[in-house]
Amino acid sequence: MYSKEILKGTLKPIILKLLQEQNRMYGYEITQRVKELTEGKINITEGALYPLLHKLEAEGVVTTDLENIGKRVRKYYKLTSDGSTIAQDLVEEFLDFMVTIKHVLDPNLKSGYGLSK
Amino acid sequence: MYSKEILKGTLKPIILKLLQEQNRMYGYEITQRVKELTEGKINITEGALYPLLHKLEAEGVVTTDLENIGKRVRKYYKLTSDGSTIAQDLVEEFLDFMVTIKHVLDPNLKSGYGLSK
DNA sequence: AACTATACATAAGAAAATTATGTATATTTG
DNA sequence: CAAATATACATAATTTTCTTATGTATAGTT
Repeated sequence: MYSKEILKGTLKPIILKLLQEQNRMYGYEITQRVKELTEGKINITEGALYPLLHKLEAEGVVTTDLENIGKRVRKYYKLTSDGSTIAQDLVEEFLDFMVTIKHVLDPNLKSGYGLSK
Repeated sequence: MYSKEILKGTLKPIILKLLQEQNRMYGYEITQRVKELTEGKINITEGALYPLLHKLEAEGVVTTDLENIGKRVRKYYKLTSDGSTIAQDLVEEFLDFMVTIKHVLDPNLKSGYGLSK
């Protein structure tokens, strides 16, 4: 696990990226998928996840539908068509940002392809 | 310029990395250096920078000394030896984190060296 | 039967940034 | 040479985003 402050600002791109790929996901599923993909290095907390999902719904980025699993209810989220554009843009911006910040934190790797300079 | 929320959590690693390289820098210099290195894509705001520098000083990560430039005063910051270790660790952690999050946002680039899989 | 996992939700508080404002000197430009 | 911009610090109010804690309830495992 990383120190807390390092995760800041990454939750939204992560969620939108996963929804882009999977089309339809519920909250708990998102937490598990991220844990899988990062080998346990990133654990999304519920207190961060659910409020953000609610906000994204309020903003029209995602829509929800409920599904009954036995006596429990799952809330599935999927991107709206607006949300799809927003997701694409934000993920792109984030990846671009990571290249940019590498120029500061790791200036030897100019292009990301090694010793090309 | 990136959307505001994307910069979150990156300021501290940036500052510590620069201090690691330059040994001694003042606040305004840091903002300009980051602008240079990122071709204007990252602009550190003063309201974020100065309070963080003050906090780092209070924590013993950096020390300061004042220098008179004409009638103006510059406040130079440098890493303490503790700060040096902290800087190293945080920058490493951040770079590791970026690799991890790429597994989520850009799963085709497993290793960062292209089509190695 | 007790513990862990699944599945949602919210509330209080902390942390980190934005935005706005303030002060003052130095340099450039029209 | 006056005005605008750049240099250089600082802080306060507010917002955003996350942590930590708590709550409820069903399902599966030991």
